[in-house]
Amino acid sequence: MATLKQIQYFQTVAETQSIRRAADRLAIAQPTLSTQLAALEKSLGITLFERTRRLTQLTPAGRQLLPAVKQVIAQWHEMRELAHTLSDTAASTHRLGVPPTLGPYLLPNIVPSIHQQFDRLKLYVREDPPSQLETGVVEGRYDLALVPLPLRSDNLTVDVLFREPLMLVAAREANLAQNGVLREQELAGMSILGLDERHQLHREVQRICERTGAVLNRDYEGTSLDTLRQMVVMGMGVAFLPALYIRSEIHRPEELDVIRIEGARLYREHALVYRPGSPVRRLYQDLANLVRERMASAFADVVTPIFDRGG
Amino acid sequence: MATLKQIQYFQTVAETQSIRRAADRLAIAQPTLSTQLAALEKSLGITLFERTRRLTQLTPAGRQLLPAVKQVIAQWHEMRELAHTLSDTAASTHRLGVPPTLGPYLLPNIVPSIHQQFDRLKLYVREDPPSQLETGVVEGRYDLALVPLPLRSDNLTVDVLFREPLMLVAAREANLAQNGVLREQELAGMSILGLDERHQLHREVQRICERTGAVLNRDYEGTSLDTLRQMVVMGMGVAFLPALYIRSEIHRPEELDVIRIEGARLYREHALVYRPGSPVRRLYQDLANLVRERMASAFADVVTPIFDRGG
DNA sequence: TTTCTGTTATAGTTTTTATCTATATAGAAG
DNA sequence: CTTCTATATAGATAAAAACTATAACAGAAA
Repeated sequence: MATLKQIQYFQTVAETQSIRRAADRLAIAQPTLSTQLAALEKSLGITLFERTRRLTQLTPAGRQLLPAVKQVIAQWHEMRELAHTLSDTAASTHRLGVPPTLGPYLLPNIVPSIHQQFDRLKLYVREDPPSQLETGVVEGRYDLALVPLPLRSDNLTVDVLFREPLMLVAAREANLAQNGVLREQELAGMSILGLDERHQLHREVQRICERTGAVLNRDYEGTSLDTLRQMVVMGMGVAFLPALYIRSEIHRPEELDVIRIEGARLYREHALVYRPGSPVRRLYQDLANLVRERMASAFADVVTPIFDRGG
Repeated sequence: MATLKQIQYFQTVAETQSIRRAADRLAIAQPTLSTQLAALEKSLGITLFERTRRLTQLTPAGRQLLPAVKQVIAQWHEMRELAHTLSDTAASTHRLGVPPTLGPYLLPNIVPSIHQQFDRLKLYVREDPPSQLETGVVEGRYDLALVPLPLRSDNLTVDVLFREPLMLVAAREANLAQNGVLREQELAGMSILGLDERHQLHREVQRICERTGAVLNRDYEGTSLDTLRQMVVMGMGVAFLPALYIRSEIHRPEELDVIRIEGARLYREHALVYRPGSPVRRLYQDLANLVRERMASAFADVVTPIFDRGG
């Protein structure tokens, strides 16, 4: 069937112009080479060499086949080289899924660290709603994903990363809080703007409202954190926004008040998930740790890394 | 060592996302496939697949290796296709050597016939002095050659093709012959222009001169048949020119007289030579016959085909 | 839970193929 | 004519790829 070995033999004989010398160079016995060469010729239906005692040289057909043979061998070497590069697990491109309410505000802060520690690892990042991320990982469209807890699926490995507070944001002129703090009770009856229900954050805010007695305004819903912020700026109401978003995108204190709610457990938790069977789960654990450490060192005032749960 | 079979297996498993189904499609037993896959992974140092009961999918590294693997297989198929084309012996390119005093005047007349009969055969034609042609064939730089007889080497197969008269050519005004014929004796003492001694024709003319008593003028020698003709036209003397050259290149009777020498055996003989061991000698014999037949049918008045000697 | 089903992995065996050694054969050189 | 050297062939051996049977295991169904 024309094996790689055979065509390598072919090339060597063509180069050395001698079965004997080729056998030496290939470190095999001469009869082996003769036999394999004959087998190759038979399977190709071509006489490749004109054999004489003094020298064994290519036939016209063999001469023309040689470049094609070299191509095959070259491609094969290329493949093996690539395999060698990839044999370092951290040298591949991994498909990372992120939710739209976290990815853009977290990744810019951690990707440089990742490239620093795993210099040949590449991330192919795509945004999707968390539910899509989960099924995406399960079904193999993603290799790993950042998702908010709790998970729907139970057949994924979960490395909990950190806890991110949700802060109440209000227009400056509303003058809602004196010193940036409100007590939980004061939320009761308050009208809260949220994202539309395709976002996970919608349900998180809904849960908070139910617990605190605030009212989720469903007449106007934002389609992204940015539009939600705009709605607040325009005085349409107040909203809960994630701390990393605030840290990343809100730079004009004259526009908005960021208010901490005293006593309330207002936060969401993020995890890194991947299939339990993934042969590179070790790498993903390392990545999870890298994220936690980066959060601890540079964002301790914003988020709370979680080192002990999950994974 | 990563065989072609193995990488084909790899590709099939990647496509079917299942070892079971891939084994079916490849018509091999499933354990065989599992084992070979494991062997491939080991030899590449990469885990290619994430195996679960429900589906077997590529790892990030495997996903990136796949295109390279497909390339190898594609190149391999290309090579086999080329081999199939070449398996028709008459579909290759054969290196034909010709002497400068014959090739340009013979080939235009026979190449069309060759392409007619062997429509996929290609000839790579190069000119060389006959001695170079002979060693060229022996040493494999040529596959076959047209050469004048006699040969120096005795380890070549010789298919004698035809006999080509040498005609005496003189300037018109010299008025050497009444009716285009001279008797051999009349050559005695005549000064003959020839080619320089690197050409085989030099020796042939020299031999004729010795036999007939003509004198070979070595003060001025031509470097090609065309310069020799020019020398004759300019009145520097007379010369022996091959009949095919005359037929091909001399079209102005007002310039030159072409004179046949009565009684003298003034000719040269051409043969097709190739290595006795050539696997396509049968094809070369066919080519030789084709040349003879073409000469017989279209140049019977100029040359004499030789069907029985040699070969 | 337990059982059933479908998938991959492992064990052991058989068959095939690649390789070896020894030798035949034949052209080239002395 | 003999010797040298290269390739081809024969027969034996070792390596591999293939098979069958079965284990292990996860997910679905009972």
